Amino acid sequence: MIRNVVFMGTPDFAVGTLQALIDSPNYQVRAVFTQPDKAKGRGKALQMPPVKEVALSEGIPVYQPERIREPRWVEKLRALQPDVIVVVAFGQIIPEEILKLPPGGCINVHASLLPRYRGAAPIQWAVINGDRESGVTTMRMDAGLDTGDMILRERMELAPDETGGSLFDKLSAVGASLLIRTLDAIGDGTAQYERQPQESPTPYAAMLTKRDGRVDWTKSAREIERLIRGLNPWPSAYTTYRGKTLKLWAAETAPGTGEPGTAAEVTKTGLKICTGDGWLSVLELQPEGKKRMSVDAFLRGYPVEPGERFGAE
RNA sequence: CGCGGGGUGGAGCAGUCUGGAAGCUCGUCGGGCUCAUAACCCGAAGGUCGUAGGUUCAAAUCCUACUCCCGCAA
Repeated sequence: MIRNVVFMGTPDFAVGTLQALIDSPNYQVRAVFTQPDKAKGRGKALQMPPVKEVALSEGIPVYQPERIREPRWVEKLRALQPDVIVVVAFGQIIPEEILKLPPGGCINVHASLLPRYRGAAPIQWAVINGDRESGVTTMRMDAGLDTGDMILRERMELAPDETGGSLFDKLSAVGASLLIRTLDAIGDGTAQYERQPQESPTPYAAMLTKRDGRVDWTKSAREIERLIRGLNPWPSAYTTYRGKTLKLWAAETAPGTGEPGTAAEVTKTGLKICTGDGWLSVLELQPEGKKRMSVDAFLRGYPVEPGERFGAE
């Protein structure tokens, strides 16, 4: 019987799962562990993780260890006597001591079809790589990184215009219901644990940084277009124009050749830029310090010359 | 007090340093031309220049406070 749950998670992706647990009559969230508040945004105001906000509004005790591995936190967890610990994008490595603590184990919700895309940013990488499908996997965590035995998986097709953000929302919702079903299965003893292959078919899905968004114009238009979608809304793909950052929010590919990074064709309503393979027709962008705008709006105030270079620094 | 850019007709921008008739590229509306067009021609409407106060004969422009938007950093 599974009833007492401790939840560990931090960003938006974890909120749906936490909420589902709270709303479920069968489970009791005894405590929430999340990352410490951090100075974020302009003016470096201290901001609490999304999961904490929800927990507080639900009156659930919140703990924010700098390092969960410290003995006092392990003791704290022991005292809470959880039947199971649910971990969703927590942001810290959980030591083996804790993994073995609850009878039901530590159950993780991962936003990919494991063993694909182990790591911190599986959603975006699936879009960037042009995958046709993705999904969510629940697993019983082991000492490795996203290598635990799989319990349930749910797959879903990617839309042609899928963005990191849109897939994020979908998988977040899928993850929430999948976790409840997983706990139900563990509780009534019907859960089946499937071992993962040792090797992942994909590179490790490393955490994204701003730097990943810089467009390499020698790549193909196809790849760049996928990068733009995958990194929308964060950290966003960007290039530079006349010395300033220019974010790219939406684009499509077009046939054509030319020196990569230069403006190929400029009309009143369209801007095509040469890449290593094909042209990239930019549809929506955002100059530094401005709001995002359609390409025709951009061209009214920023007259681009054919042949002008993007991404020159 | 983390660094920085910006708020000018419906959209995107210039003008601000060196105060002195509100401009550019579009859009909209009316008319014309064309087989046709993201085409072209003619005409028109539309702006308290973010807000409040100050300096001045005169403020979009200089000074002060406030407010909203955005980029970086974290």
